[in-house]
Amino acid sequence: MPLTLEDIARLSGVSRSTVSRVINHDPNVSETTRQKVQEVLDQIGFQPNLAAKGLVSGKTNIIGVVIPTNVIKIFSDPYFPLLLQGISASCNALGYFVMLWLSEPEYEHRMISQILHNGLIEGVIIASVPLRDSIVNSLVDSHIHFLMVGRHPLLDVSYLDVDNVQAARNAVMHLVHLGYKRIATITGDLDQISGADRFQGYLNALREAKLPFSQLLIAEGNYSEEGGYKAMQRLIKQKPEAVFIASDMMVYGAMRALREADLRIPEDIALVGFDDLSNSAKTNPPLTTVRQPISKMGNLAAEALIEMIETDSTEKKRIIVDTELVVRQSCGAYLSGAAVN
Amino acid sequence: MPLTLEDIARLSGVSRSTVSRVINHDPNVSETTRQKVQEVLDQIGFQPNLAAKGLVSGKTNIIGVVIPTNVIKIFSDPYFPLLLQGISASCNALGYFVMLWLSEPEYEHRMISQILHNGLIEGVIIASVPLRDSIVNSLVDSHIHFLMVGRHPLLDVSYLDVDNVQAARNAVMHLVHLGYKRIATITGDLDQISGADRFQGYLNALREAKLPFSQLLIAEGNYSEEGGYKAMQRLIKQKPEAVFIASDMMVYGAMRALREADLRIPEDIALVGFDDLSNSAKTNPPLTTVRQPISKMGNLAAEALIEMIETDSTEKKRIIVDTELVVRQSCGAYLSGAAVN
DNA sequence: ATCTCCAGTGGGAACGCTCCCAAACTTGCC
DNA sequence: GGCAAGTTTGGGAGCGTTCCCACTGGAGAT
Repeated sequence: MPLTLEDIARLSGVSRSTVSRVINHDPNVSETTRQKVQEVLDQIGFQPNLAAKGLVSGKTNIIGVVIPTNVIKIFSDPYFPLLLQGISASCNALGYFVMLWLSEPEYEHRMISQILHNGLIEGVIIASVPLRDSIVNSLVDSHIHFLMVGRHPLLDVSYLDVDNVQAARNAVMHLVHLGYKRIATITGDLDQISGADRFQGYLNALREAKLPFSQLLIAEGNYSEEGGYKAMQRLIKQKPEAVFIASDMMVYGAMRALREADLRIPEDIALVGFDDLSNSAKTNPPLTTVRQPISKMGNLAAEALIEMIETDSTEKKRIIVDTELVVRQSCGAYLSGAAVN
Repeated sequence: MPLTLEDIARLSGVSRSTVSRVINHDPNVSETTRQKVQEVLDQIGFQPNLAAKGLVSGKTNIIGVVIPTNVIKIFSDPYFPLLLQGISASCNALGYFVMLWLSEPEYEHRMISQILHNGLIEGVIIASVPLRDSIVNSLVDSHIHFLMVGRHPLLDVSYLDVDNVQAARNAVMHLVHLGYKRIATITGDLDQISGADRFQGYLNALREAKLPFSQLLIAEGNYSEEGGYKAMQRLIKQKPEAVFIASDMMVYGAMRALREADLRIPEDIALVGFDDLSNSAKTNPPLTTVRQPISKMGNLAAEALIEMIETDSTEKKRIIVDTELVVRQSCGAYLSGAAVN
């Protein structure tokens, strides 16, 4: 049977109010009283009842983390676990709790309603929202604190993101500088903002390098291993010299397709990926890829949301996290001889 | 501003108590009243305040899911996301919420205290606990409802598991029946119960087949891709004919080592894995492996825990989920010619 | 017609906390 | 020594539910 404030008060010879003040670091407590109470608190390992606290003050220290359905299908991608880990770690450090929703369409409506009205959730992090998902609109309307991981091009919301356009552009320019002319891409899910942005970066680089654009060199791969595999099978017929692939997971599939077709990387086709998952240093050959610090992004997202909650700020945050092109062997940068041209 | 029971009561011309009865499906409400109230409820999309409900009744419909630290390191293994997805799906369906802890040692003590005393958590699912972890002891002492995914050999607790010993034994016997004599194993983390159990299954099969046991044919691989890679590098020198590998993730690492050593699978070394991750059908060659229905296990775990909560049962559950050996090509079962001998 | 019984309903109390106001005690100054 | 002002403490009210008990009214038995 957990103890209450009243119990602690009796044990330390003060009132319920004073105990509450000590717990909440209210400065209006004399140092001697504070120490006396804190001692009892520590010894008992007292945890205030969150339901009671939440009921009266609205402060529960609980945030919601929402990952929409369509993404669950590609949960085999370590992106989400890593993000979750980052969020969880920062929440632990800051004394917050994580309530998780892997949203499924059939429950989505009820889920939103629960998040907004159950009186327990102080803020929401929502990751990888498809462009036309209505969840975001509901969140915007509700005025609950929330933060998207991945920007939203249409709505004025707080978000944390990498500059996907620029990062993709840089990756492709790296291929350009290595002398490749016929550069293809395997895109992510284009309904996903990140997918569309990385594709845009590819286009920007082609334009910048004055390389011709061809619809035939573009294959949509929906961010899955299987999608990368199939997309590469289609691309092979077009004989590209290099391919920019919008996620490492898709690269793994693409490599599988290339192995089956007996094509060498990078001699026959050079590859650049996106994510820098831990396995990407160990592929054969090691993968040149855009590193985004996924777990760190989880940290930052949680910290930003918690700051919004605690300052009750309505100002919209825009946090851009740096990426870095990690050059390994799949792009042909270290080919003996030189680049292709 | 969310509505309260009192508001609904006013809108439907009854009392707070009656609305509460309708919401909680209390039979002592006349059909006409019930319908009248339900209509208002549906139209508003009313969500009762969980904090208030939790405070007075202790019922919050929140369960905790705990995944201990050491496991987070191998979060790149899709096992945990899949399990989580299964748990989440069943909770959604049954109207429960999931509070997630990816526990880190530094916060572990506080975390347990929070789970047990914050008054919000009705039950806990805890996955992949290391043998000597103290969390489980705390949970046992606390009398909170909880269920382990993965049995605990020392404590009398509720759990859901596959029969790792038998499944591993069957996998190894499959290799035996194909005629292999010199069968090695790459174990998982032996501090993990599943790791120890699968290793025991390997030993049982050797004994049953009257094959000699050799310490040299055993390599510990700690469940990671990298661990599998290094373990296989060590094993190669022993020239085993076949290897039973305790997780598919480790198989991927092992395959990488074999590729680098220019050894063919299964002609030079036959492999059998454990998990049947979605990529395992697409390896080269496709992997023979023990299928465990991970997501389904998440479903069942959540459902079992919720049943324990709702019936307030103190009886310990033991749920064993069936596995199945999926025979593909890595074991050599379909080698042209026949088996090795 | 009266009484009993029970299904159906309403409202008070309580859950454990925070917030606010008032009380008590200190301190400093005339 | 007395008073104002400030500091510290205590306790009542209230958050939105559930639970319990009491009340109402209609059906059925006598």
